[in-house]
Amino acid sequence: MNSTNSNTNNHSASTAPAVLRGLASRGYSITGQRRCLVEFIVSHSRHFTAEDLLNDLRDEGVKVGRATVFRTLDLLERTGYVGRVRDGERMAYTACGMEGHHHHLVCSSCGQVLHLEGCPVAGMLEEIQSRTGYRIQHHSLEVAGVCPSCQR
Amino acid sequence: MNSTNSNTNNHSASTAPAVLRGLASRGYSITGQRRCLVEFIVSHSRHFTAEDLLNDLRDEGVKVGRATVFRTLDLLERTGYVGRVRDGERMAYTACGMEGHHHHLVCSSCGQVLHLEGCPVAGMLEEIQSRTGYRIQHHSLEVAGVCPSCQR
DNA sequence: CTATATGCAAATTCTTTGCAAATCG
DNA sequence: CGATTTGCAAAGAATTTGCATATAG
Repeated sequence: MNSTNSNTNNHSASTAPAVLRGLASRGYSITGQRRCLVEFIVSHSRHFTAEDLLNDLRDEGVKVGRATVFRTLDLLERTGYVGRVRDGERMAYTACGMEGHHHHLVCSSCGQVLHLEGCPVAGMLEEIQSRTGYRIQHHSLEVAGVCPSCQR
Repeated sequence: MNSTNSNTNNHSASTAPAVLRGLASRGYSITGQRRCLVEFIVSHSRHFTAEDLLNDLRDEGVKVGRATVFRTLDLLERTGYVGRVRDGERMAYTACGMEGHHHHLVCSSCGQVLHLEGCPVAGMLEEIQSRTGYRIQHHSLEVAGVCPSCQR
């Protein structure tokens, strides 16, 4: 599924080599499993659970343990390469590029994730901060809908 | 609503009797446990987990089982009286009034929840909808920060 | 060669469920 | 009273951990 939309993209924001380089530069080893996990993650536009990832990798013939999947997802989340999205009952992961702040539009039918560039609430947060006295740290915006192909 | 702030409030948006009436009108029984749970929830401005709720109620001397807490939270979520917020690792609940759509500002230090009235992204969603072809269903915006008293 | 990462299986944590007893209306 | 709700304890998910082995650098 390739979109050529102006300021929306459903490509992963980073390539696998870029993510791997990023991990390496922070001192993490690039193991076979991490390579496979990262390649899988950046090439899939739908969100997934740890279990999905484990099963799909094993179906592809990758030899990997459950603990490694959890540990790697945790690592990738801490380093900012994946984020979590809540889709109804499921708590799933999705690739997030390193290009910083953005939001997600998730198809509630197929799980496709569109990364929305730009932040529509930045201005509002300024205002909230000065009005409430809270020191704003971060925020998340998740939008759920039905993608064009699932509407058919 | 007796909020002293212009468009932010940290009161629960409903009173316990109102919530109980709402449940009754939908055909649910008003049991002692539900009454206590609802009273507790609407009178607390911080978010909480099921476990927190169970422990706090038991500390108060309320006789309630764990299953009832989960079942009641589920009921209140389905009926729109509580919502879930993710605060870092914790997945917590917070009281939500029946006044419909709003967002949360959560203190990452003490868990205090401010309910933000109005929706800063409504316009943007229209635009996304027409540009992407997604049929937007719902969205959630969560803002995390440090409340004034935790800053001290 | 040494530190890091992995796999397994057991341990934890969180949540749900079956069913008899209690309670609401 | 009859239907709904509750509590318990057991079952089920989801995730984490300990430790011996394998691998990256």
